[in-house]
Amino acid sequence: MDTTGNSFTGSYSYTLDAKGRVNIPAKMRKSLDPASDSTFVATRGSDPCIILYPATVWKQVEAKFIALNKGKALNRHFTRNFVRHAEAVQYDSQGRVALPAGLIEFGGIGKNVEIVGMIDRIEIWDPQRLQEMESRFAGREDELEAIANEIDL
Amino acid sequence: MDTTGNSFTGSYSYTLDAKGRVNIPAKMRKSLDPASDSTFVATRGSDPCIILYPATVWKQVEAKFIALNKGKALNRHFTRNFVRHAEAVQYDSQGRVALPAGLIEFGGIGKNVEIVGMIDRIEIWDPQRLQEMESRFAGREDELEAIANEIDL
DNA sequence: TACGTTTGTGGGTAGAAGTGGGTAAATAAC
DNA sequence: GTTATTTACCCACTTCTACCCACAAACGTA
Repeated sequence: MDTTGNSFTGSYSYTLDAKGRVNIPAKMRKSLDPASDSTFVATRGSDPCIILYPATVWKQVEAKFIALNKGKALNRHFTRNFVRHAEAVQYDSQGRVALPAGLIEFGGIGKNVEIVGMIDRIEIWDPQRLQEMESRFAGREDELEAIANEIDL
Repeated sequence: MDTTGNSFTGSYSYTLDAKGRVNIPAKMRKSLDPASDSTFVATRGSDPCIILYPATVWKQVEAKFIALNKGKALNRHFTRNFVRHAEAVQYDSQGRVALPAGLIEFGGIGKNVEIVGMIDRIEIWDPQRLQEMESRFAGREDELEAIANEIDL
């Protein structure tokens, strides 16, 4: 999907402050394409976390929804349920974004967060949930190896 | 996979210093393509070691992950589990990279390291682990010969 | 063999990054 | 229109990282 040049990697353990702000790691800020103008669109992940799409990547996500036939009720529902939780956030001069309260709640986020690079997007996790997520896939290493084989990694 | 011109060979016994830095051997630095700008992406190997991909090679690795359909949970997990341990590192004017603490731990690295050229990537091993790894494949020389046959070496 | 250059190792510190908080400005509520 | 609440902007401090220096050992050349 991505042709915007973003390249987010790594995992950072930061804190959510009393004002609902979290720091975007400096390396990720440097990775963000200039056209996004320090701006992400924050929304719910398909997994129980918050996703930050760079503004430029979000344009591509939007295009996919636009291309969905909205005459079908299920498509409208899918679109509505994805887009209504989305909100643009811009990081300030200290590199922090203020996360919408609804997303903080959806992500089950307390004081500690794990910020995970996913190449063309960023995920913000409650550390405990991330660990549970990893545990859920334990025992499926052969399936993971099949994917590694498939993409010749 | 690689068409970036990198060509890392050899094995070097160096040290990891108190600040978590390790020297990239001079010959390997000379082998690194200029477009990588002295930068690798360090991440977990499939084997218990650290891998350094040249930045240019990492772009190709990324492209494979981007091409994976992220609508599937298993693909998301696969991507997350690979990419969240990855981090760009740039060697300084003395040729050293600072390795992320998480990777040092994953690789079981103490004071001594073995730096191994793997053509388009570099592996950083705890010497004892590398030895154990070699021992694991002892006795399978006929299988190795079959591979040599297959690629007409 | 002698000497100059390059390489690997150890360490100090200036500058960058993350965290916590105050308040002016903008927005919402009455 | 006024008041209350929220958001955006700014500051200060602590910790971590990037940059620089020095030196010994190894290597290459005359």
